[in-house]
Amino acid sequence: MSKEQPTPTLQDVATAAKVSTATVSRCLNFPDQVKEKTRTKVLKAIKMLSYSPNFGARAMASRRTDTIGAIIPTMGNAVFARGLQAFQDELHLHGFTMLVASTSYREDIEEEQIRALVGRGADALLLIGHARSPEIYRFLEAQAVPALVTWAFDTSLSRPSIGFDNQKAMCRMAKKVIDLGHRNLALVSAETILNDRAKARQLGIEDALVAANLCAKTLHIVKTTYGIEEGATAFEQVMKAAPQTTAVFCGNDVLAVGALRRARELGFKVPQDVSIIGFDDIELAEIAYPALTTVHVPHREMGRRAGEALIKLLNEGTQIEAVELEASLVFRDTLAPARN
Amino acid sequence: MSKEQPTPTLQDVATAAKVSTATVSRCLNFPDQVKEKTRTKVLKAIKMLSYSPNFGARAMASRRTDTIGAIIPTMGNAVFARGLQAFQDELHLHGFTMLVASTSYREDIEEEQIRALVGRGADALLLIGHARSPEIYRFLEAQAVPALVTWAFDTSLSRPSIGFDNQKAMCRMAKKVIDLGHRNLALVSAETILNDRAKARQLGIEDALVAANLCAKTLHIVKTTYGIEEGATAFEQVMKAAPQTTAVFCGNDVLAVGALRRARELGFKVPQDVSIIGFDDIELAEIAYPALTTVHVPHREMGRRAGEALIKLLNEGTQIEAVELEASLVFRDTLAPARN
DNA sequence: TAATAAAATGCAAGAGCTTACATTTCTATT
DNA sequence: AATAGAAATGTAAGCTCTTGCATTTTATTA
Repeated sequence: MSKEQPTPTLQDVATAAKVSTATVSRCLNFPDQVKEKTRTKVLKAIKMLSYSPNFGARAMASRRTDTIGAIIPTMGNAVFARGLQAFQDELHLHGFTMLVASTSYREDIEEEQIRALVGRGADALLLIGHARSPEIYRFLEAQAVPALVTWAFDTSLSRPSIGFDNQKAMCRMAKKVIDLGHRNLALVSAETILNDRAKARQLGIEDALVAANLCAKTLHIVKTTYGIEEGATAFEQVMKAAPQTTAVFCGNDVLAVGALRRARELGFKVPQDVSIIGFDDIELAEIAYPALTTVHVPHREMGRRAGEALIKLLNEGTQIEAVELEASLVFRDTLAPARN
Repeated sequence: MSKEQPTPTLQDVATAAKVSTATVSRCLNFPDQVKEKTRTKVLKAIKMLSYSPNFGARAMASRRTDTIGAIIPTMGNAVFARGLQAFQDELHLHGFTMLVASTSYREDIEEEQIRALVGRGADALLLIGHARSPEIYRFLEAQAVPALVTWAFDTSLSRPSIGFDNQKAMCRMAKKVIDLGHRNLALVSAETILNDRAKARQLGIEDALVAANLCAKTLHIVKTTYGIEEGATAFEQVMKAAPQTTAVFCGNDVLAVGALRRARELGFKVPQDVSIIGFDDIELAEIAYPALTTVHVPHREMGRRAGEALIKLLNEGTQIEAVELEASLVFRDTLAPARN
């Protein structure tokens, strides 16, 4: 009632319940190792003091945190938000906690976040894509923090991944587009230097071009950052620089939706005049008008499986096995045979 | 090269650099308190060992974490994702870190998350809406963790909030709708027991009804959980139970987009046959076809201001001042005068 | 060059928890 | 009622940092 009391500690609880700190600790962590009567007493003290264990102290003493960190490019894109939700659900099921951080697609921020999460005691990390500096991989190794890559699948790397093959998926889509008579293709993409997924998607289209005996160089590429408005602007650039274009691929649905809107604003009929193809298959794709043809990314499945694998690794030491998931093609209304 | 080496500690760095742990610590926290030469030496040792400070230990020793927790209902809704992004940006600017947790609109999970974040050392918390048990507020008080409420504004509560008046905003929109001749209104809402924002929005419509000398009871309400599909189903229920309805308000844009889709599927012309009104003004609203009339929530501004206020409180002890922001009405294509 | 002030560094005491091991208290058995 | 063994509890060391205070080094001035 009198002196400014700081936040209650384990010791305070122990004193209040007239037991040792060890008992209180056990009460919290191994409830059935303590007698019913004692437990009640302790629980009452905890409630009375509004006590909450200090995570840092616990982590330090027990040398594990049951926490897994996830680092995604942005929460602004539903595809990551959803994947993460599935990941989180899986973790929660097994008593693990997820810590999220986002990077805005910036390598320096990603590195900072990886360090932050590791410092915070993440037992493992979920990463998107493979592309990052060797130094940071070395860091993770030194800290003995296992990392799992999703949103990509590449057996040529030693690092295990649970995801899909961006290149293959995009290639399949591009083949369909070419089959529909399109010869003048364009791609609105994110910068590919640090984004291996964007890069792979571009390569996928080029593969299809080559497979159809067309020149990969004919693919007109415009680079931009992700965003609806950015997609719109990029579309306009494409049509200005290469007016003969009949099909515009977009690095993701957000860009595609922007492109779609600008197309309409500029008087293009979609898909009669120009086809637009997205990637991800988020809600936006279905809601857009006309509904967007896109590549469906199995985000929930990826999130769930990633969670599963990481927990198994942490709990039982089972090495992570790479898993390739299928990215399916979703044909809706923005793709049609090439005009003329 | 021989023995299994655990993750490096401050001590290891100190040994490697042949200085005391105190110096290493200062090197990290107050670089200009240590001589250039020493610093270089230490930094090299840090890099060599891939050392990363243990956050828990640091927090415990220094008694502050420069971390702020944010608890939102879901990451699945862009309106929260965006608000959070702005909040995060503001924090980052001042060297603070954000920890996020989501509750799926469940009170028990929210409580769990609040305890988790506090345990993890959050110096302060960002909360959505006021409605939660007094016990949890007591807990926050006992732990001396300040909490700021956003997404709501209510001066009748002692707790400060930075947000907008959901009731007033929805009332303004409802008045417009009534002015357009609509008399048979319906509302597709989330459960209002633990969601004060949903409740306020409902009250707003009822206020408008009363102000127009209509009976508040005429508002046909269907409750559901948030989701596009749920919105669609709810719309169908509304039109089945109250076919004379000419305007359907939705608790948020996600529901509204679902309602819109089902309306079209059922052969209703929007807005000729029935008007549909959303809330939030997320991307989806603009992309939807027809574009959705909705209430614009100043999510970025809220996030930014909330971050600002919390940092000021933490850094300078400045008490948080309640701020009422404006939620504007966005008239697009799903609202028209009532038929007949 | 000696004396003094200022800057740099080191020492060691915590911060709040877990857990191996020691001790006490029960239960069951004879 | 005495005693072995199991169950419950207590003791205290240790997890990795920060920081007040003590000590050493460096710079400055006479």
